[in-house]
Parts: sequence; structure tokens; C-alpha cells
Amino acid sequence: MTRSVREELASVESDEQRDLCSPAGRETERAGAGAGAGEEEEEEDLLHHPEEDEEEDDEEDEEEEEDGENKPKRRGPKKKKMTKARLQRFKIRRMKANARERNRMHGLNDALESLRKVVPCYSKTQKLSKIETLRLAKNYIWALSEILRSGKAPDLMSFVQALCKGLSQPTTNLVAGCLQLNPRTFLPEQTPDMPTHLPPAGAAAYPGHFSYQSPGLTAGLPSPPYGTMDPSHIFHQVKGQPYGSLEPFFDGVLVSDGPAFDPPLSPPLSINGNFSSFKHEPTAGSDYDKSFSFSVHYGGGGGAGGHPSIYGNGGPNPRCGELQVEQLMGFDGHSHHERLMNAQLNAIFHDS
DNA sequence: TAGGCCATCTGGTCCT
DNA sequence: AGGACCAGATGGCCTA
Repeated sequence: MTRSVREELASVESDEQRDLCSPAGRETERAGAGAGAGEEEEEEDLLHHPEEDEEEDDEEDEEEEEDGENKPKRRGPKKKKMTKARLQRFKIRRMKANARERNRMHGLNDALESLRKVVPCYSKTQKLSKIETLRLAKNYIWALSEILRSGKAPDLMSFVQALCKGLSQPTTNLVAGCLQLNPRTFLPEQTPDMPTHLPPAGAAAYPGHFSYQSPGLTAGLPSPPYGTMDPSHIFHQVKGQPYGSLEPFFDGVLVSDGPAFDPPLSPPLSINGNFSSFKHEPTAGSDYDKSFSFSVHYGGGGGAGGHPSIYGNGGPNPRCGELQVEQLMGFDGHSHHERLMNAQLNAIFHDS
């Protein structure tokens, strides 16, 4: 091994060590038991390549010998012999490429994690899978676009239906858990005996409390702790953009009194209307095209420090007569939930 | 134990 | 030549 090759190899190896020390690198370590071991084996194989024993010097440009006269000439670039030096360079190149690929995937996963935090259902303990995160994000974007396009706010059921469209059952259950809803109340295929255009039984039966039914009623419902459906997600703001694209729609309603990135987490909103303008992709078995005509009031006093109206510790919203977001959060009590939400919001808004 | 999810490795392709 | 990106393969972990 030449000196330069040896140095480069050491450099790459130290890079990998750095990977192992980084947070993402711990994942590498976990999987390293599998793939990493395999890599070592392969490297061992490469190092003991049969051709290697034939040539010990650095002749790299020597062309591969033809196996025989009878064999047709191979097209394309001729393969070069794997000399020891070439083998080492190949190994180094491969290790570098692997490290880059790892970093790239870590970046991708970081971005996905950021996405998880801004879609409606976020939980550190019950992470959405990658594909479900993307699906939920797509639904979420679409639903918000519909709000902007139609100028009307959706009723909760329609909104949740839109969010859950195409999601797996467990994810749907998770979203339901976040909302403290029973998936049966908004999944048409799961409520054969209940017309989907009717208000959910839970809402009708418990006007002041959107109860979440026991997991036993819903196959595959994950165990607590669930994530939370943070209402601020619905009107999530982009860093540096006080109200993002929602500003025109909620112009005059939202209040900003903080620094550049200190958004009022729960703007005082009173939303009425239906989501009948929802247009869903044609999906087999999809029955989401029905229109609903509920109304949801998102009351709130706004301001720094959390969700005053949602938690009931701020200015009450007298306009909220039908269904308040706080009523959807059927946890034990405000203090507990507030802590939960604050922690989550901190994670969301101070993460990046 | 099968299936889902995930991280990683790897070789190919394209681009600079 | 080297980096970014991609898709396939592989093996580990977890859960029903």
C-alpha cells in the first residue's frame, strides 16, 4: 500500500468514526452490525482478489488479457486488472461514497423528521413511517389548499377525512388518537350503519367533549401515548413568514406581537363553512366525496405563551358555540395537556 | 414466523 | 474524476 493511499484510507475511516459519534451515526452503528460486517467481508474479499496475487506492483493501466481467441471482443471500456493499488483506491472510493450516501440519507431523514413535526399528527414516541408522513403531508397540503381556494374552513370531520385519505389503518387510528376521535366516526367504510354525511355519533352524543373511544373498538389502534393534533398545525406558520400563505385568508384576524419567529400559536379564528369543495382523487372504495356541513370554531386569544383559548386560560371566545378545539382535546386536564402541548410546540418551533 | 419498516451498501447514470 | 442521485439488494429490528 502506498503512503498516500494509506493516508486517504485513514482519513475515510476517521470520517466513519465521526459518523458513529454523531446522533445519526448511532443509527449507523446499529445497522453496522449487519451491513457493516458484510462490507468488511466484502473488503476482505476484494483484498484477496485472485488477480491481486499475480501483480504486486502499481501497474494500473495494463489492459485485461483476452481470455481466448474464440471469444468475441467485449464492447465498451476494457476492464482493467485489479491491482493492489487499484483495489485500494476502489475501496477508498467506495467507502467515501458510502459515507456520502449515509450523510445524504441522514439529511433526507432529517428533512422527513422536520416534516413529521409540521404535519398534524406528531409524536416522538409514535413516529409516523416515512411513507405515511409523506402521504399525510400531501393530504394536509391539499386540505389547506382547499381552504385557501374555497375561502371556507372545513368542518372537522371533513378535514380529518381529508387528512386520513389513503393512510393506513394504524396511521388513521393514530390521527384519530391525536384528535381524540374514534376512527369509526369519520371512516365511511368503517361505519356501514352510519351515513357519513351525518354528524358523528361522538359529536352528537357528547357535544362538550369529543371523546375517544377505547382502543378495543378499533382494531390496530396503537397504544398511548398518542401524538397530539396540534391545532396550530392547521394554521402553521412558516419561519420568517408571519402567516405564510394563510395570511390573505385570515387577514385581519391573526395577530402578531412577537419577534420574527414567535408566532401566535393559536390565532383567534372563527371558522364557519363546509368543505363541500373537496375534490378527492379517485380511490377505490373512497367515499370522501360527500359533503358535510358542520362548523368548527377555533377560538383563541392568541398571544405568546401558548394557546390561551385552547387551554381556556386566555381570553374566551364568545363566538365558539358549537365545537371548540379544546373540546377535542379530551385529556385529563388543561394543565397536563398544556404541558404536553407546550413541550410539543417548543419542539416544533424551536427545533429548526 | 411473516411482513413492515428501516439503514446501509452498491453499482449505474448523469452532471460538473 | 468525482459527486449527487437513484434503485435494488440485504440484513436487522419490531410487532401481530
